[in-house]
Amino acid sequence: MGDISNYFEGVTTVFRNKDLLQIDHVPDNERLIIGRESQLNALATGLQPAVEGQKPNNVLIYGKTGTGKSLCSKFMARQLVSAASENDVSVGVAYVDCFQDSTESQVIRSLGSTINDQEVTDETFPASGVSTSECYKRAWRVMDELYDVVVVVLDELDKMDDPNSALMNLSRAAEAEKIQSCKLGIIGISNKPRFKDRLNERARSSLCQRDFVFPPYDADQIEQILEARDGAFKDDVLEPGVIPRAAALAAREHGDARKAIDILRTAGEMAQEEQAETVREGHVDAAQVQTERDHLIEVLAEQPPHSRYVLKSVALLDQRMSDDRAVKSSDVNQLYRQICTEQYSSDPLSWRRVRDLLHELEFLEIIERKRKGAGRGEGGYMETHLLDAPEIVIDACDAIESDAH
DNA sequence: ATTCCACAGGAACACCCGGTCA
DNA sequence: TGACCGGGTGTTCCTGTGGAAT
Repeated sequence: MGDISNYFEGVTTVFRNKDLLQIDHVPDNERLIIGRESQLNALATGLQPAVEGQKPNNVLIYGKTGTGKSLCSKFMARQLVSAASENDVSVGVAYVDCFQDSTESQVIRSLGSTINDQEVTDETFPASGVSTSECYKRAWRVMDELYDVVVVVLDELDKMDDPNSALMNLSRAAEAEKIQSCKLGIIGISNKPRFKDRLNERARSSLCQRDFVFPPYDADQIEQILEARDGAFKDDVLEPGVIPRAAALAAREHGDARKAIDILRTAGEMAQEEQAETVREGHVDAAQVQTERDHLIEVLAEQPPHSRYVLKSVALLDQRMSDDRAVKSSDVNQLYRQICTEQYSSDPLSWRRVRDLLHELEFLEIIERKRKGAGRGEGGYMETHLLDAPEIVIDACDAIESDAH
C-alpha cells in the first residue's frame, strides 16, 4: 500500500463499464429491459397522443421497489421526446422523486427547475422565499413558453405528505386555464397498491385514467437482468455461481432488481478491493450485508441524532428479546432515556416526540409497527419490529456517531 | 356488547434557519 | 432593510382506540 501506483493498478481488475450497474442507469435498448413488454406497451399507449402534440393520458403505476417502474418510465419518456421531435413537437419531461421532495411546494419547485431554462424564461424556482402559488405560476409560464407537451413523472408518489393538492393543481391546470398552449400529462408511480385510497375523488379520477401493475421479478428474470448487464465486468471475471446467487438473494425478498444490481456491483467492488481475479459467491454474500449496512447509514445520516438513539434502543431491545416477544414503544422510550443520559450525555426528548421519531423510522422502512390492544384495563400499545438484523442496525448507528466525531 | 386503560397520534404553537423580493 | 415564505425540530394539550376481561 506504500506505493501510490498500486491504488490505480487495482481499478481495472474486475470492471469494464461500471456505469451499467448504477441503479439509475437507463438502458438505451429496450431489449435490455427484461420481462416488461406489456408494461412498456401500456405506457406507450398512454403517452401516444403527446407525439402529435396532444394531451397524454395520466397514468398511475403500482409495483414494489425494484420492479422497473422508474426505469420503464424514464425509458419511455426518453423515447417520447425523440419520437415527438420528429414531428416538431417539443416535449419536456420532469422527473420528480417525491421521497426527496415530499411536500407540494418542493414538488412544484423541483418540477419547475428541471423543465426551466433560465436564460430563455428568466424564471427561478428558489427553495424558499417565494410562495407555493407563485411557483405554480412560474411553472405554468415556463411550460407555455418552452414546450408543446410536458410529462411529469411523480416517482414514489405515496411518499408525499399530501398528494391530493399537488395532483389536483397539476391535473386541472389546463381546465383552470393556468396553461394556455402547453399540454400536461402525469405519470404517477406508487409502491403501495392501496395508495389510491388516500386520494380524493377528483385526484383519483384524473390520475387513474389508466393504471397498471408492475409485478415482482422472479429469480429467472433477475438472472436475465444481471446477465444483460454483465458487460459491466471484464470477460470471465464472474464465476458461474455469482449471478444466480445474487439473483437468489434478491428474489428471496420480493424480486427487487435494484437490490440485485446493488449486490452485484458491491460484490465486484469487494473483489476489486482485494485485487481478486474473479468475483466469487463469497463476495456476493458479503456484499449483501454491506449493501444493507450502506443503505442504513445513508438513510440514518440524514436523520436527527435522537432518531438514531431511538432506533438503537429498538435494536438493542430486539436483540435481547426472546424470539417471539415483540418490542413495545414504551419500552423503547425507557431504554432511549437511559441511553441518552448514559451514553450520549444529552437530554432525552419528550415521549410524544419519540413516538414521532418511531413513526418516521417506520416511514423510512427501517422498522415495522403494528398497533395492539393489551386487554381490559391494560391499554393499547405499538409492536415494533426491525426490518434488518439488529447487529447491522446497531453497527450502522454507531458508525455514523463515530464518523461525526 | 360493554368497559377499561395506556398508549397512539392529531392540532396548535414556539422557535430557528436560510432564503426571496420590493 | 424588513416583511414574507417554507421547513425542521420540539413542546403541550387533547381526543381516539384495540381487544381481553367483564
